[in-house]
Amino acid sequence: MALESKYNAKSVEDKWYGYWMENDFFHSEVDEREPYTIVIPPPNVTGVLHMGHMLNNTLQDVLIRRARLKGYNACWVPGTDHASIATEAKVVGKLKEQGIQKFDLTREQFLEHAWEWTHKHGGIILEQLKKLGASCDWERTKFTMDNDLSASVIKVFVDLYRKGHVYRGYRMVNWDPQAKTTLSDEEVIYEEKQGNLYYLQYAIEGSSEFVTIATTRPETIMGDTAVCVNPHDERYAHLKGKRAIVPICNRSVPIIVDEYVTMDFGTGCLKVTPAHDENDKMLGDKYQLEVIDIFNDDATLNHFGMHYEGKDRFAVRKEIVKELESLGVVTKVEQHINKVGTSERTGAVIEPKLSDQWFLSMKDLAKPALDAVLNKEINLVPEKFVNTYRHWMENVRDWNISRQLWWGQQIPAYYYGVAKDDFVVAENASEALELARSKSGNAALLESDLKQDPDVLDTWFSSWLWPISVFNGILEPDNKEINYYYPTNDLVTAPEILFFWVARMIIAGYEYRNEKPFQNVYLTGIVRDKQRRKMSKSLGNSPDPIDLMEVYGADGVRVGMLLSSPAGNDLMFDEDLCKQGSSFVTKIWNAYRLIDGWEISNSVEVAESSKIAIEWYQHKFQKVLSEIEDHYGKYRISDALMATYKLIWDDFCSWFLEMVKPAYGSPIAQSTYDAVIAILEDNLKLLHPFVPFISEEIWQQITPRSPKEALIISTWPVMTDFNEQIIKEFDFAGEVISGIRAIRKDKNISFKEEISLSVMNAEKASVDFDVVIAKLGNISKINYITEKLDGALTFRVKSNEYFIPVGGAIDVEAEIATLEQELKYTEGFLRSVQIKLKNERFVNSAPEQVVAMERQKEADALAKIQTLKSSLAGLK
RNA sequence: GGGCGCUUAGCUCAGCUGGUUCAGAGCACCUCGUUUACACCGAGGGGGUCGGGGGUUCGAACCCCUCAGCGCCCACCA
Repeated sequence: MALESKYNAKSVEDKWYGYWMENDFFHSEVDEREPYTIVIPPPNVTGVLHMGHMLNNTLQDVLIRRARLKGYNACWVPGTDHASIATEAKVVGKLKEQGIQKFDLTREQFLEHAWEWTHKHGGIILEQLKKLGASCDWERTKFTMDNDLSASVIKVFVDLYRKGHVYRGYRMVNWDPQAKTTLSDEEVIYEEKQGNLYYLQYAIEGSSEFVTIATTRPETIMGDTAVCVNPHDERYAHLKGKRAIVPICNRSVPIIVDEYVTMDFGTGCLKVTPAHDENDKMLGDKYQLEVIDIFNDDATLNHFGMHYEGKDRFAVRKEIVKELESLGVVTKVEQHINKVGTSERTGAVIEPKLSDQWFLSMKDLAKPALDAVLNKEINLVPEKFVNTYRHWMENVRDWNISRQLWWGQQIPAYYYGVAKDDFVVAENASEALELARSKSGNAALLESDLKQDPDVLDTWFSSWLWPISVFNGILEPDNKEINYYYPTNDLVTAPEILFFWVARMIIAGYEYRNEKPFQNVYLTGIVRDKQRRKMSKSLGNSPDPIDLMEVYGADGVRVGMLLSSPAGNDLMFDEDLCKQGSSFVTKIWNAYRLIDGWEISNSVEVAESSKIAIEWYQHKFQKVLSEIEDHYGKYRISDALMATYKLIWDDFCSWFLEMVKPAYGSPIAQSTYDAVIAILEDNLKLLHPFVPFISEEIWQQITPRSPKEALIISTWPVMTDFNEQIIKEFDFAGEVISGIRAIRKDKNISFKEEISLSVMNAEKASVDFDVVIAKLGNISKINYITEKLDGALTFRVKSNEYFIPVGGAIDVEAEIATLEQELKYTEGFLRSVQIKLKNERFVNSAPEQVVAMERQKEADALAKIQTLKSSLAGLK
């Protein structure tokens, strides 16, 4: 049956993905083979596939498919993350549309809604990954709130608490007033915003004097509990020990002195608001200042805000400035750019806020994780991220792990009294009760007397266990799966989450397995558009990967993504690359159509050109294979793809197939055909990680195969030695063919017209490429001559001179001009080489091979000049 | 403010510790071509004083200094 002339990506992709699934090829079980493991960076459970995922997961699939072909027990664990704040925000938003406020619901009711949402939207993204061909072991799909994973999180929390790494502290934290929760430092993004610096006069108590402070946040003045100047600032020396009056609320506050204040910023005089600024808090602690929190949880002002109570902080900023102006205390307003912290998830401006939170002390935990990267037990690719990593780990700060949310693992701390320390930490309520009874000395305590901490844990507090918990390595630390699959091999993720996730996984790995979680971390770039803008939903500049796959096919989009994505460099995505990808797929298809269309015969003799072609291609294939292996070894996936691309397109299609192609209407010898198929099969193996679908399709078209013989589980080509000489000689033959084609083109000689070729004083190559030259140049006969041929067009390759006799007159003038130009160029080249060689210092200090190479160049140039000169002499 | 990185053809990038290739690739571009897989093609071609300046060296895209531009990460200057 004839092949379809047009490749139908859609149906082929669905067919083979289904086939792979049916035959369980993605599934891995512990066995005697060496494992190769990747855990997916779990996307948000309710997320949809974007270009970043597309890049990321294509890379993982390439790695896992190649490992599978190389005979490893390849296991790619998929799953999703509950993304506590992001998901909760979505659920809250959805409820709001229905007119329901979160706090109208009980915790249980809310969680029901959240689970419903999760079940409805969760898994969409995993289905999308299947479209791109991701060969994940779907039977192992995990979710960070699966029972066992949540239990792992709780166990770890309790354990870290008992080891003294987790503590409860009253500290300045990042408050997201929209989500009404704290955030870790990593979840805060600083943005430069144009704001104002307001200069405000505070009266000096018991005098008619004023002192002027500068602030960007006039709305916080009701929280002021001091004014501070630098002790060396002579301007304010006389104010020491006096008090100032805060306008509007007319509070009397002390004027304190501290080195912290910069004299040349603003007025050199600072208002101190310990409740709403970390540095002010530091001053407050140092000088025992009163702490006045003026905000509600949603960043509206509370009763301390007096007549501004209930109004939002930004509205108050505008209004209070007006009031202050009317009081005549605003002396100046200047433009000022300041860094404003915003929430990574909600975008709300962060409010520094003092509160009781749970923290993980990081310093001790971080140490082994830092060393592992510095001594290359774990490789970061590209290496430049090692510096960034070190800097962060050396300055790591304690991690705020509690969130005032409901969606997540509830903190297993149980309060039994009103005092600060009246709590216990335990894995479950009954254990907690026991502990509480003994800690309080009150044996009459009941379970109903215990109140569990309402907060949940930061999402990353579950994801940091991912490489361990997906194999149940926390609850059962000695199970055979974790012992087999862990440590995993490669992690492919975005540099943005190097600290959020990667660093913390390494920390958890050493703490809970005493071993690294992965060998290599491949950090991808950020996908940007042509204008270098980050692709984002809000900009609307991100194409939907699913749409792209509809148009270009999954294979095409995979190639498109990988064509320009060196590790760690941002990727300027351009849809044209997908077009290039799908062209490549079509090219492969057409090459197969050609082969498939040949008539095979047992009685026909093997063409000499085919023998040579097969021998040459085997060497060339090996050479490229060694390059490809080298690229993979360095995680240069796009280079590995490009090497494969050129091997297939140029060497296989343009050269090899043209050489073995039988004459029109003639059959091909059976043995030649078999060799071509063997070569094609090796090509398909190299192609498979990049274009899994079409490679499997052709593999299965070649001959009927049993499931055991599927390409996806076949074997990667074995590297062998290759003969560089043959490859070089073929390149030479290629140049001769190009010379012939150039003359044909120049003189308008149709390719159909057979011509003859003579070569003067040529040395025979070790492989006789003449038949190839004859076939691809449509040459009737190649003559070896010792005298130059008159009435012929000429060209030169190295020092060989070639003649093509043509009917009709030769444009002697043009020939002379060409030759003279070539001569001039070669002489110039010779001169530069000779200057080098005459330089004693060069000859003495340069390595031997370099000098030898220069001498070779000199000899070649001299020979070529000789040839050119004699040709010119003949023409003149 | 501190740290890291980048600047090579129109575009996206290679170019490993200075010397096999008088600077490479893919795409784009130009010319020609319906040769029996493929115009998602074939053949051929143009295009770069390697960001500017200085230095070290027999020799520099590569090392050093400096200037300019860009990007990223970290950081409590109101």
